[in-house]
This record gives sequence, structure tokens and C-alpha cells, in this order.
Amino acid sequence: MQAYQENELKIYNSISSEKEVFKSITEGYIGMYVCGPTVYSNVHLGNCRTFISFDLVFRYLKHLGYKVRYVRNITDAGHLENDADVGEDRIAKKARLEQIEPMEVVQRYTVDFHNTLMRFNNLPPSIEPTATGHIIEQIEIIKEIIDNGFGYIVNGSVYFDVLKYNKTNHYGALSKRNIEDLIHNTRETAGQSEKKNPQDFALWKKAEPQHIMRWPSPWSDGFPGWHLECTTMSSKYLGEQFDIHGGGMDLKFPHHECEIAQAQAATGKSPVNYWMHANLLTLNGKKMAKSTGNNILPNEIFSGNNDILSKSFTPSVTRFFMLQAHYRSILDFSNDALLASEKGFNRLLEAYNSLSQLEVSSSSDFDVAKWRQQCYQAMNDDFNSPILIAHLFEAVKQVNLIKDKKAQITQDDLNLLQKTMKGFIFDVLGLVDESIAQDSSTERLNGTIELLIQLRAEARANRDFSTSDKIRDELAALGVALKDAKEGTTFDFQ
RNA sequence: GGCAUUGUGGCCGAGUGGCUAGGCAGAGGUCUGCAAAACCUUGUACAGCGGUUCGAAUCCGCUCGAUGCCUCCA
Repeated sequence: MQAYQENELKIYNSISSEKEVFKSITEGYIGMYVCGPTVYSNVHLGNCRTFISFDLVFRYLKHLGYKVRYVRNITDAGHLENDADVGEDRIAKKARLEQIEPMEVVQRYTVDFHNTLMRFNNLPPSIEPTATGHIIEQIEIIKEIIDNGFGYIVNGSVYFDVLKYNKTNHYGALSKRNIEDLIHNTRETAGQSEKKNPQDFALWKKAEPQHIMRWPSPWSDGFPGWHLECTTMSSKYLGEQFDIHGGGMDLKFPHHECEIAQAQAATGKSPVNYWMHANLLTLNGKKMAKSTGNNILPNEIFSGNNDILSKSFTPSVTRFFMLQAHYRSILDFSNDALLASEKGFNRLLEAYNSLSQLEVSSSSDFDVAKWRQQCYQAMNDDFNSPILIAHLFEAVKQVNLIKDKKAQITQDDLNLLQKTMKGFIFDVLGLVDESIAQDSSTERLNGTIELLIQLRAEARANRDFSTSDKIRDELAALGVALKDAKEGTTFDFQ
């Protein structure tokens, strides 16, 4: 019996705008596709929120016992500077500006992307395909779309005929807009485009002579359109119809709308059962975006080297901050919010770490089984991590009461509590107790501080408070906070 | 302008037609040589105006504000 069989998971489906009971196409197996980054610059914190959101989804599905194939692409070609299907390829532009090969750009920022997500403790996807690795497959899909009458060729480029598609399908079903509005609101760029209609989008673009990134095709030496790679790679690795497709809210239109249209045009089938969209991370109330400069890089948070925060924050604190908001809500990034999350997170970890020291009794004041059920209910309700965290804090309170001998717990309940907290904090939420990670120099430092703590304890025993206070205050000045408790003194780095 | 989302106590942030979200801060207490830390206790908020209802912050309408998409961005 797998956990998913006794947990009814509901997922908010963007296409129906409702929470739906999740049922996978093949029982026990899930195919999930998430749109990855275009690797032309460093991944910023807003990007990370999306991938952390879907890491939570991936982790919980696995936790429920599903076998999940998680495919997340790397876009390393085809993403133009604007979606009027004119302008330069983003990666080619960066390569030109830095005078390096496009594939150097791709390599540099792919490595940055992986390193950053690893620091956030994201699990790697099952497959991470690249657009340039699937040119042949993309050409095959274009052929199918043309054969089915939804693509047309102009001067070596191929475009998707949105208006024709809309006669038999609903273009705009996902983003809740109708094509008349789109036509009405499209800026007129008459004469500048090869497209029949401004709503049409490129499947294949003929490369200009100076364009380095080019591949042969039946139509021209060129490169694939931006939306095509996701259709191609999702269907290749997950099938023509699969369970979950995710991405950032800003990709809903036009990117995901185009994906649906392409797949539908090529196969006649609706490609995705559940569309999930992670909401944006804002900074100063505005969307984080590379183009406007309103963003912060993860490394700037970890190092403290930025103008926004009063101190540095660890990856897990940052992750915890994000998970305290629901993935479908806009979340605003701020110093105060981070400080609050850091304190809360440390309290959670301290309570967890004290579990092993709890004394057990013959009865329990804490209904652990019921509490555990509530934790699952929270996650089953569209991955509601903030509610889960609220329940975890309820456990923190109970643990502290037991620790203070104001409540009791049985051995069985304690075991279940420990197992459940461990599972949710570390496996599902993907948090890490960073204080545990130590190298040899921190070990030596810790030993040194322990010695000072011991000297201070001796001074205090002798009522030599000037010495004891000097040790305490000088350490505090160095950023080492001593914390006196009944069981002895511990310390923290500030 | 069109479409969509959203407006919750000092801050962040959940949720629900009638029942305590949670975190941080603040206040009170325990502890302590003093302090810090830690722990316990504590808050009756839901933009405005109408409407539906026995009852709405939760449903509907309008007004005002914010944000997103409509040109690239997770």
C-alpha cells in the first residue's frame, strides 16, 4: 500500500481554474514537465522560487510513493529577444557581447543554474534535455504541424497559423482570453512581419547570415522557435499526453498557450492533464525581472553582498521563507520577512533536534496520529506548505511543553512524531539544518569557543562577574552569541 | 484600454459562510548574579459601499487601490 492510495491529492489546475482531485494516467507513475531557464544570464531569486515550488511538488509526489519522471528543459537556442519573432537570439547576443561562443554562454549559465539550485537543495530532475540536443525531433514536429495544415512557410521560416487553429480549437483556453481580444489588442507592425497575422508564432526561423546558431532543415538553415522545444521534449520523454506541466505564471501566455496549440495541431490530442503555475516573487512590490534590473541573485543573499538586506541569509532560510507562502500567491521579498523566517526556522530546527532528548511517559497529551494526518491534509490540498509549516509549529509547541515537563508523550508517539517531522521538514520541504554541516576549521573554532564557555562558567561559579561578562561581551562583539540554559551554555553565530 | 489575479491585525502570510491559522515584532510571566537566549501566556484583523442569508471577512454587484499578462523574462 503506497501513501498515495490513502491520500486524496488535489491540484489547482490552471486550465479549469479549480482544484481537482489528482489522478495519474498510469497508476503509480507520474510524468511532470517544468519549463526550465533560458541560459543567457545568472539565475535570479525569482527564477529560483518557481523551481523551488516545483521541487516541493516533486518531493511530495515522491513522498506519496509515486514514481515520478520529472523533465525540465534547458533552453539553449531559439529564444529571441522578443516574441514578435524578430530580433536576436538571447544567447547569441550574449555571446556577441562577451565575444565568446554561444555554447560557452550556455555552459556558463547552465553551471550557475545547477549550482544555485543545488544550494537550495533542489533535487535534480530525472531528465534535463536541451533544445539544441533535439533539433531533429523539433523538425519532425514542425513537419507534422505543416502536414496537418496548421503551419505555413514564408521565405524559409515556418509559422503557426493561430487563426486557422482557432477555428477548430480554442486558442486562449489556458490564459482565459479570446482571440478577438488578442487581435484587437495587438500592436500593429504592418509590413514588418512575414506572418499572416500578428498572433502567429514561429516554429522555425531562417537564420540571418551572421547568425551563428543554425541548423539545416527542409526549409532553411535556421533555428527552432521558442515554444517548440517544450512541446518536443515533453512528448518525447513523457508521451503525447502526460500528467503535470508546470512553469512560472509569466509563461502562461503566450508560451504555454502555444505549447498546447502545437501539440494539439501535431497529435490532435490535448497534451497535459494538469497545468500548474507558480506565482511570482516580487521585490519592492514589483516583479523580479532581469530586464528591469529589479532582482537579486541568490549568491548576493548568501553572502550578504547586496543593498537590500541587513545581513546574509542561508539557502535554507531563504527556501523556508518561500515555502511559508503558497506557491500560487505572489510573495514579496524583504529584509523583515527574511529575518522573521530565520527566527522561526531556527526555532523549528531546535525543537526537532531536541526530540532525541525527550523523556517518554506512559501516556500522551499530544495526539500525534491526528496531527500527522493534518500535515498530510495540508499538502494534499494543492501543496499547501504554509499550512503544513503551521502544523509543524504546533508540534514545536508540544515538544517544548514536553521538554519543560508540562506535557507527556509515549515512546510510540515520540517515534511517530520524529519520523513525521523528519519526513516533512527534510524530505518534503527539502530544508537543511545548515548548522550541522561543519568542516575542520569550524570544528576547531567550536572547540575554542567551548573552552571560553568553560572559563566563563568557572568565573561565574567564583562570582567573578567582570571576567565572565568580559568573555560574553567580547564574544558577542565578534558575532558569537552565548545562550545560557539550565543544561549549560550553547552558542550561535550571528 | 482588454484579460486575469489580488487587497487580511505593527510586519509577513494562511484559511473558511457561523468554530484559535502560523511566524516575526510588541506586552505579561518563568528562568538568570545582571542580561541575552530559551520556554509559557497574550492579539478578535479581513479596502470602501450596497446586496443575498438566520448569519459574510468568506457568495454577488459596484467603487477605489495593487500586481501580472497583453513585446522578452520563472
